Amino acid sequence: MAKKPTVYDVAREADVSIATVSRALRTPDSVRPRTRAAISRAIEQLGYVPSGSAQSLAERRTNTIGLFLPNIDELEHMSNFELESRDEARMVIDPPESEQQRPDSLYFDEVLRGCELESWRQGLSLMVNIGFGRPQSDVSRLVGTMSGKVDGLIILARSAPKQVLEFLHQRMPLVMIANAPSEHEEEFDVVRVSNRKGMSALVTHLVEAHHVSRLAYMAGPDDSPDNHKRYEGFCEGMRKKGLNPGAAPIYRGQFSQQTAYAITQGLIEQHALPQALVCANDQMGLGALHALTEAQICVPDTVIVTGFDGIQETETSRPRLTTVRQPMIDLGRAAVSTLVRRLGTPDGPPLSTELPVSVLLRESCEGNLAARHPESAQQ
Amino acid sequence: MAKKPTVYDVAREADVSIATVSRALRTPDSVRPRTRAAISRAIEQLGYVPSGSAQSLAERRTNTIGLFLPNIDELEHMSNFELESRDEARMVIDPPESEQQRPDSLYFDEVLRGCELESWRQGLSLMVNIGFGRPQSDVSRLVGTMSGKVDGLIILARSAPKQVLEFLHQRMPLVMIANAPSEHEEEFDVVRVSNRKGMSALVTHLVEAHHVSRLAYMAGPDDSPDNHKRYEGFCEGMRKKGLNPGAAPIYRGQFSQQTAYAITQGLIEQHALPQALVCANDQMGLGALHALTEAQICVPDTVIVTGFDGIQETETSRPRLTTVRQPMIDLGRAAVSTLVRRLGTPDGPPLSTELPVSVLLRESCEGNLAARHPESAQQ
DNA sequence: TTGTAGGCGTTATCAC
DNA sequence: GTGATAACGCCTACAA
Repeated sequence: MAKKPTVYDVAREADVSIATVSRALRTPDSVRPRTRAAISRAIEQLGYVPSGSAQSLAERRTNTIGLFLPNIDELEHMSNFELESRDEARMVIDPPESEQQRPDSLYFDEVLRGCELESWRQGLSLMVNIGFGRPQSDVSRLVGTMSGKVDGLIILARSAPKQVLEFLHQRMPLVMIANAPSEHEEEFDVVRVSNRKGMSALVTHLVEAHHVSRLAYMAGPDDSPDNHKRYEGFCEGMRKKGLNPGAAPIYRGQFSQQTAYAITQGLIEQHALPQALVCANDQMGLGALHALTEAQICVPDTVIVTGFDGIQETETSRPRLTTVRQPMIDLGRAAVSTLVRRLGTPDGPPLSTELPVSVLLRESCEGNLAARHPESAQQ
Repeated sequence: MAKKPTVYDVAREADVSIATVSRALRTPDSVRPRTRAAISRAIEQLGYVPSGSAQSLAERRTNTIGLFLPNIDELEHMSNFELESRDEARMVIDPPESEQQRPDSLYFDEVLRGCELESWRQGLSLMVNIGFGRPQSDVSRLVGTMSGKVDGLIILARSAPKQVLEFLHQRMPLVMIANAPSEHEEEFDVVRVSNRKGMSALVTHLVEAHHVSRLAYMAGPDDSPDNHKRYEGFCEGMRKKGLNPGAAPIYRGQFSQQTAYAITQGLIEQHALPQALVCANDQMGLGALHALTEAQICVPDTVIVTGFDGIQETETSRPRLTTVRQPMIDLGRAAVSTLVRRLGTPDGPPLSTELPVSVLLRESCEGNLAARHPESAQQ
């Protein structure tokens, strides 16, 4: 790896001053074509690339934004890692998992892609950090590691403790991506998704198009704002159609397949199934689906099941799960847009954007779609 | 956002010189406790954070590494994005997809997490860039955007055209993450996974434990090195058990559920099913599974089906798909480790690491595992 | 133990 | 148009 050439090298090679080199790069029109050509040649020849650090220092900004993703449990219990080549494949008898795995991994991935896409379009670099399951003491290290290198931060809800957010917010612009409105609404710029409206639209559709009146809500954890908003939407949808949401039973599914599966089994045994089982997330929808399928109960003819989020598995389950898809990629893009806008006007009022969700009507509520759209019938 | 304080501000506040401030931060032991305390106080009070750019410039390194992920088609056809709040949920009748969606999205996600985890442990920042579906002209912009800001790069196979790799490689250390050995093996540092051994172990197991002799291979695209290596493993496994791999039929499944589904349907109609259908990836395994399940053909009693990769859906299919799991997180970690080592010894010979895979034996070949492991029977 | 001063590679403001 | 030259914020010999 040869030592990296600098402007000085280029200047010497092209027989001009460093100022001219810099100009040729940033404002090409302000330099005579002949000299410009000479400089280009020199750059090409030396393989010169400007030093980002020096540029950032001089420009007083890094043109880089930071993205915080939440940690996932899996990583916390990760052993130390040693570089070594082992030589065989391991054989593992792999019993059914009892634990829910990387539950919203896909979200992060899509948000990341959205952020990267938009960053790229804006000519910015993206620095990523997986938040804290890490000890609190690491906060300071984080600050040193990351916050000195970016112009602003995008933070997925729950990736960092509040105290850290506030510290960071003092130093630089900060955009939150929150599924549900947060208490920080007044404080930070926020991008979020309309959980309530999505669930409301879904429930309205169920009542309207499928004439169900006995609905049940399979809830997530009590402390989840998402769950709350979705329940609100559930109630709103029912009310809108003249039904009494108070009459609809609520089951506590903890956002996991397992609990939903167990609960649904219970309902089956007690012949207590509703006409539509509205789940607060996809995991639970899938769990319910499995229980019903195993019991040979027809979905959607006997019971309609719906989820929320739009994870990949809802596409591959049989029947495919009706769900409400969150526009994760757009969330990322919106966050970057917001941050860029904020960087332009550091002192404006908080920016808040709510993105619409898409209710995806599929077989778990509509019946055979392939038959209805023969041209797109696959599999 | 107040103007950011610098060492000078801290120095003045603590009534010392900037050199002492710097020392207090980097080599605390070399400064008297009293002064150190004063400096800490000043830092705290001013909310000082060192400028990453300035540090990098002075230290002559950024302590940042870059990660290139491959693009996914979805993003290429992405419309321009405008920040706006729309107010309703969209209702979409969502027919079965004909296109394979974000096929290996999960991999990238996990590799990313591995990279981030290890970067963090090493005190490095991670900058990510989603490679090129982008026009070739953007290469130059990429270089300006990213390569000036990092000490080295980690590149997932196929995220950038060869020409770009070579350009980048001239400027800085570069580690490839490749599933299969690549032609760059001699040139770059590489981290990869033992496709061949994994498949070989799987096939050996099938023959040994399940006494199958009529196997078939469902292949991926011809131009996929992964596919080749896996086929090699398939042959090796058969040979090892005294079977003639040449006798095993090969079907071209193109790595997609749809083609595998169609092919399997064909086999069913022609009563040409093998005893074990060994697929080159999970998507195809799942497609085959769907076709068989729909035809009421029992897996694994009548036909064994296996996949490769270990994507999430293999956990939720019924029966769950036996597969070979790639250690994606460790790939990421190994890549960072390798890069760090390389940064330490710029001129050593190419580093090459092969990580072992895990053969996950599940219901699609073993039958009822829950029955065999009652303690872990869930769902 | 602490301070002084030169350098890191750019950008940008002046003159020329 | 082009060329000196002073920032930019930090690190690190070298001196004291």
